Amino acid sequence: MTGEEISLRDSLANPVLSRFGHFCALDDLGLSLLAHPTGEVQVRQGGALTRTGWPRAPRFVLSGWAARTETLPDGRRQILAFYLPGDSLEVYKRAHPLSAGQVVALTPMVTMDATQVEAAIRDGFSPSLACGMRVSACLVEAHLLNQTFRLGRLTAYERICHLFLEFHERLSLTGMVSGAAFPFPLSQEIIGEATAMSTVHANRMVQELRRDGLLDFRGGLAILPDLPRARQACNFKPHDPQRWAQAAHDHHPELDHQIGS
Amino acid sequence: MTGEEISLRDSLANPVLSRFGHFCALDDLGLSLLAHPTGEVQVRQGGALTRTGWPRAPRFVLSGWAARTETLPDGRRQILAFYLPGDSLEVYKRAHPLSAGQVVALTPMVTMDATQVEAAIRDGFSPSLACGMRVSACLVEAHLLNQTFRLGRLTAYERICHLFLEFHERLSLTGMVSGAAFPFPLSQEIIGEATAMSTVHANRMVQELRRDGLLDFRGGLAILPDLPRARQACNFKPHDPQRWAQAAHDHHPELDHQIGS
DNA sequence: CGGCCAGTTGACACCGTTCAACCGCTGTGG
DNA sequence: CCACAGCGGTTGAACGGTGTCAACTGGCCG
Repeated sequence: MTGEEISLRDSLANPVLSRFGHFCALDDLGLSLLAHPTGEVQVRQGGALTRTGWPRAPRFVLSGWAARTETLPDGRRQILAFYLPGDSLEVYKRAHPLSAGQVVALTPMVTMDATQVEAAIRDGFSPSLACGMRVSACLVEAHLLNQTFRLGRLTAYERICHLFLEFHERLSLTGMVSGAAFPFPLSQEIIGEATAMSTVHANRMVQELRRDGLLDFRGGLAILPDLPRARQACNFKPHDPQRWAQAAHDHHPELDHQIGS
Repeated sequence: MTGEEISLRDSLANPVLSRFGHFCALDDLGLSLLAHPTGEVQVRQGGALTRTGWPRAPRFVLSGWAARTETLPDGRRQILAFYLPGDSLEVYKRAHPLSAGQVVALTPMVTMDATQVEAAIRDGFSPSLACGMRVSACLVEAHLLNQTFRLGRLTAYERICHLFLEFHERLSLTGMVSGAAFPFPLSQEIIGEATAMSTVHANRMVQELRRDGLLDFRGGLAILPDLPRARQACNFKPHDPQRWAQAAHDHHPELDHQIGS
């Protein structure tokens, strides 16, 4: 069985494999580690994926959505970041910030163990995994900054539009987007907690976006009928991971065989 | 000359050395690389520290303040993150996100080259530098999440208070805090761009904080007269890097000699 | 049938923006 | 020495985006 066959067969079912395929050309070790998930664990909706002050083993998300949340004593809750299929948790981050909230499952989830992947990167056994992980980390940081930008300088209308464009971009990497549509399992209340507005106002903005033909979601499915117009409406700048990887290689090829912070 | 003598003598003048000293016990190589800055470069106020799409060499900030900013076509500008003395720029992040804005100097700055530090970590020559860099990266991420939390779920009053407590915490690592006071070279306009409010409103909130005896700043100096009360007023959770480093070591000692993403 | 949850709508209050004017200091040039 | 410009900070008034509260709808499921 060739690597390509593995990739073609499993990529639809394995978001991690699909995601890394966008970041690097996987070598045999990388391919076999990602294509055959081990240590699969199911997490029920509302369950915690981290314990504060108690580092867990590194994992990849195979299915389901999670969020890093911070809650105030008076009940205010903010979603700081989302974890979608294909994303990593705690990989090389096990001295994690105690105050950065906790990660909770927003839907039922399945995760896989990433201990061997982390070890293969650390010990230099898979340069391609290392390269992919580095690009992945940059993309994660870009999406963290996206969230800050949204909350800081976009209107409520723009924030929701921008957030859904980010979902679209991230799910595209996992092969979960077909045309303008992708599975979307979250409620408007969650949208409100992520975009820092009340549920009522989130609802009004969603309706407005529907009226403008930029966004629709219902029944677990989201649709972005006009990506270019949506991007323009909220100043969304799409990312191109392949171009990053290439640029990084052109300027600093010595990093290709290493993993960095 | 012993390592301790170097540390004592230079830590006041060298924020990088002081910062790493809080994260790990530096070995000789680490100590000598940090204590004797090379490739110092001055940047004038308003100058750029990154060029979009063109990765630069890794650097540490020796003096001055910078910010990562994102600007919209209509002129709205948001500060996404601050870079203070002791912070690193582009270390292991050279496949950097193209859309994450640009880093500009808010004051005149001096930076030092970090190429050798990065190389020493990559090649495994300085376990303590690697450990320190990993803790540092976690703290950077924590402060990114801090900013998201501020913009999302705090009131204008709380946002400013929270931001100054973060400044205090970060500058404490560099030995630039004396008692309740630390040097603060930014205008209220910059505060507004960081906390997502108009200059006028930033001014009103600062006055209110002054009246409440929580914060004062003028003439390039900021004072937080009552840290505990300020922390309570905005739900600020202080970080303890030493405890992180210890916790990470306790649970995953195998990481101590490596650098991770 | 009845309860529950997500979504929807309307009325009203309030936080924060906007615009405009003014203050006080500093540096500069006549 | 004074005039003046420029910048950061301060103040007031009016506007508007968003939160809050409350009620209601419709679908799903026991």
